[in-house]
Amino acid sequence: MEYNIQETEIHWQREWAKSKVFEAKLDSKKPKFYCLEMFPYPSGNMHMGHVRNYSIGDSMARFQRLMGKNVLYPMGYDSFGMPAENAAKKEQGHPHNVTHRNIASIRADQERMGYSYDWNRSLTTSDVEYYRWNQEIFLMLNEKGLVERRFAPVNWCNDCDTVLANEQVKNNRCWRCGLEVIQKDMAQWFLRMTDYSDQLLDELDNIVFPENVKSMQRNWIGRSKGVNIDFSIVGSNSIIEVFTTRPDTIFGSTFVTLSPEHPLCEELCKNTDWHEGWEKLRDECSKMSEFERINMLKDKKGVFLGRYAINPLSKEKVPIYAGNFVVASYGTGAVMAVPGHDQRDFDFAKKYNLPIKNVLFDEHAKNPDTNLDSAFEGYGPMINSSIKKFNGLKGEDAKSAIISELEKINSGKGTFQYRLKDWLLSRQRFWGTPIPMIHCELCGVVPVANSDLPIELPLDVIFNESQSGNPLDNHHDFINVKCPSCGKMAKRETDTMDTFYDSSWYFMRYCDANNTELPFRKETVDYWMKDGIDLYIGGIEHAVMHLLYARFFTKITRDLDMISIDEPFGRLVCQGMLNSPTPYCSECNVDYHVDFFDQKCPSCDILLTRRSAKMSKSLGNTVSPGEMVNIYGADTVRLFILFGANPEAGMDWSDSVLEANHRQIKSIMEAINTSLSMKVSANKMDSWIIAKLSKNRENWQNVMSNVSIREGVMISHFTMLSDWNWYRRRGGNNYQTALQFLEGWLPMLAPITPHLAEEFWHRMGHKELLAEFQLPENKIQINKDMVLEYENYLHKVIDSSRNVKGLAKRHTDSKITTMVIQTAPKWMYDLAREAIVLQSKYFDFKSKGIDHLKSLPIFKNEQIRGEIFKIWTNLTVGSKKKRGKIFTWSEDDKKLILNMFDESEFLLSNNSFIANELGLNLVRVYSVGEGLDVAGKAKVAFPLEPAIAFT
RNA sequence: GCUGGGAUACCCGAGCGGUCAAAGGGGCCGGACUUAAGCUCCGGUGGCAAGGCCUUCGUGGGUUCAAAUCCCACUCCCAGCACCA
Repeated sequence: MEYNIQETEIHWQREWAKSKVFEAKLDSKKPKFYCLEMFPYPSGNMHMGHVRNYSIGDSMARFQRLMGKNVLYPMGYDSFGMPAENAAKKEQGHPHNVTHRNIASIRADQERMGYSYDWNRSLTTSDVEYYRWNQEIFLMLNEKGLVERRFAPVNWCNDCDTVLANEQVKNNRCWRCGLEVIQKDMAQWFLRMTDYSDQLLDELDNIVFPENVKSMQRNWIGRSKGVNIDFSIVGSNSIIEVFTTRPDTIFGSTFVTLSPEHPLCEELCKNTDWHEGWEKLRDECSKMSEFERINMLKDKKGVFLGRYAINPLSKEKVPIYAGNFVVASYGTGAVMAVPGHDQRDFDFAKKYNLPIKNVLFDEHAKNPDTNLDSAFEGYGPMINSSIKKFNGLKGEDAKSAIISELEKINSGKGTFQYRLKDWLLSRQRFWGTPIPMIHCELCGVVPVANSDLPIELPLDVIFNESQSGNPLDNHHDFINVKCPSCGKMAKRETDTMDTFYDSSWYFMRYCDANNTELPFRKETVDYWMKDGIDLYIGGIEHAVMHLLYARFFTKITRDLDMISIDEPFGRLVCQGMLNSPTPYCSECNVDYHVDFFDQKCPSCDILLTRRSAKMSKSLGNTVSPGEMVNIYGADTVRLFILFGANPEAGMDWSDSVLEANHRQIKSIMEAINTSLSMKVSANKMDSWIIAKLSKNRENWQNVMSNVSIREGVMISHFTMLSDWNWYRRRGGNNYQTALQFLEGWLPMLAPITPHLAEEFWHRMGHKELLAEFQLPENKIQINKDMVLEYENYLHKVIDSSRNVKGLAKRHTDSKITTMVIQTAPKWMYDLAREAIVLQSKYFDFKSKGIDHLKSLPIFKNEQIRGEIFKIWTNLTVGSKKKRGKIFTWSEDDKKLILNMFDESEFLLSNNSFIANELGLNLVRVYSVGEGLDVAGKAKVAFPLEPAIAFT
């Protein structure tokens, strides 16, 4: 029967849309499943990475619908941000138009793939219907004291003309454009994320994230336990507060180092000869970019500030230095230097000839007495303490003893330090949510009144290439506004919000997307997000950006009593890279653009080989989803993507595999087609294929529930087909059975290849859509008549026959036409049953096996006593290399033996099939001793392993 | 340097104490079909005169009657962080 891929796929996509089957409705009686993909930035067409992301999500959404879950599966667009502004400049238009054009095109691509989104809930973050809630929530956060405006050094990107949050700076470069960032002092808006550091860190232990994501977030939050210690200054009332995680080394501190930017520096050396040196160091450090500074820091540098501090425990007087390696923004910006046990301090001490004291004993040192050539940074018992009672303490004990001593004398306090900083929220860009604040000369910074929301972005702005900065700054209607507090003319804030703010709560908005009164109803979000989003799929690149912000946002909205959820994401899956062949020079270790295939390396002139590299525009090794869908259809592309690798693994694009998958789809359709034109003729294989169906389905449900999609596909699209083919080969030809089989198989095909499944579901005569079908409980009873075990056995016999046939061929010149199968004699089955029964009672064969054998009646048969011994040993204890058969037989094998399975009878009834499979004229079967012992093979016969000979 | 994840046959990939020479797919080889190629179907794909034996799951040790699987050390790959005290 005809199957026009393009027409059929589009037809069912329309039917699904018409019937609104994917529109989710809150139903507290039904278990929910919230399936979500990280929403895209609409930059034009959908690329293969998107296809992978969404195909994973769609297969799970469709699977869970089949399982009877109330599935929420929405899609929307993260559409604020720089690229739209840049595009607007190029075409002298407005980002709003660029954005909506791009959304239309990516959405069309998504629809063509047949993804089962609830389009009714679609949202666009750059539309005022969405970003108005950003502003409303912002005011609530402000009310709560979580918003702060601070003058602080911030990361600035010259290309993007804006500040960046810490999380958006990678290797000192802008995450978007890659330009090196510089430091600027500016007044900026922050969200107090550090208030939540502990929660964000501790709850990582309880959520199902991939380990690498957890580890990255832990790293990023960077909590370290330590102590702030006060060093008083000789001849001054000021105090230097240092932070250390190693209080156990306090008696080894021989100097104190401040960061050059530390405010105490100037105070300490003012009007002294030391002032000039410090100033020089400070200027040198501040002038350099962070990148240069890090490089320079390999060479430690410092200046004496002319003053001394007092170690609060040892009371020793130690010099105070400013050092370029001390980071101003971490801890207190000051450290107690312990050159004996910190490599950085060690290097510094060597350079400036400062004393090095050994106060921890290195228990593993080879020569503890020799002079140190590096610091010992491990843990060891304290020695040489000026307060003797501490000597001998080690590790955590030592640390807490020192901390409590410091706390007792009021010179220190145990504390935690974090690497995490507050979230720098403001951006000097146009295309983002306006921050609802007003600057009044009289009243200062005043929040916009709730009733004046939303503050809309003006649409009457024309962008062009010559512009720089934020067009809002010059938009009179936008900036000039009355102060809500005093009524005088004031200026509106022109900074907009980081776009990560938009994506920090969009998943809550989806739950109640069309609410015009509220961002969302609490009860609605609580229903859909109970235990978090059930499956969240996206790229690893957001491990510490989006995923951390969204967790933070969930906690603050919870504390605003807007929801009752603690963590947004129940299970997170980060899909792997999509790679594709690329020209590669092994000599230079460089990938080249696909134009260079089979050419010579431009730099070293050797012939380029090829390897897999991440699909990227710059290498030109991308594959267009649209093109592939036009050739093969969406189902084939989906099958390829989902079968190519498990969601989290990287995968390689391969045209030949894609084609092979397309053939697989055609075979499936062919199989279904022929099955629909079968006759009603019963066959012993009918119960076999139905039993197989039941078993496969059980496995399939298990693996799919666990998002092991690749394994699932293997069952639904490969095993099921080969089982069906075996059924046909074994003479199955029953229309009734075929219908029953398809009734189970088509739903299994649907999550991965929904169009093909829907089409044949329809052709089977179903009136309702497969898309809204719920798979009934699996009620098929198997194993009553052991069909599976029989077929398994037959498979094995045919396999080993093929092997032996190969052997026989080599030993004979004449053509092989006949096979003789001799099954094991009855007494062997008796022994096997005896052994199996004993084994189930945990019988000790090693010590009691032989005695037991001797007590059996069969043992009286002296003629075969030797053979009985041998078989019993094979069955029970085995040999050095092989365990006894009763331990290697599967449960199915044992079941056959216990149920008096008659091998001869079974093989005989299938002899023509066996003959056919092996290309023989005749297959003779009998039990050992009941016929001629051809080729002397009788001796190898064993239960379930008949002797096989060819003539 | 620290943290996390890896290394399985020609390639991709499953397995994570015994039923493992190791699922499945790709590729390759052979057979059937066909006038032929393609498609499709069937079979093979570590070595060896082969129902057996030998060698193999990054390298080297160890535990065990038994190791791809558990333990220890090392090497290499990938990712994140990094003079963060």
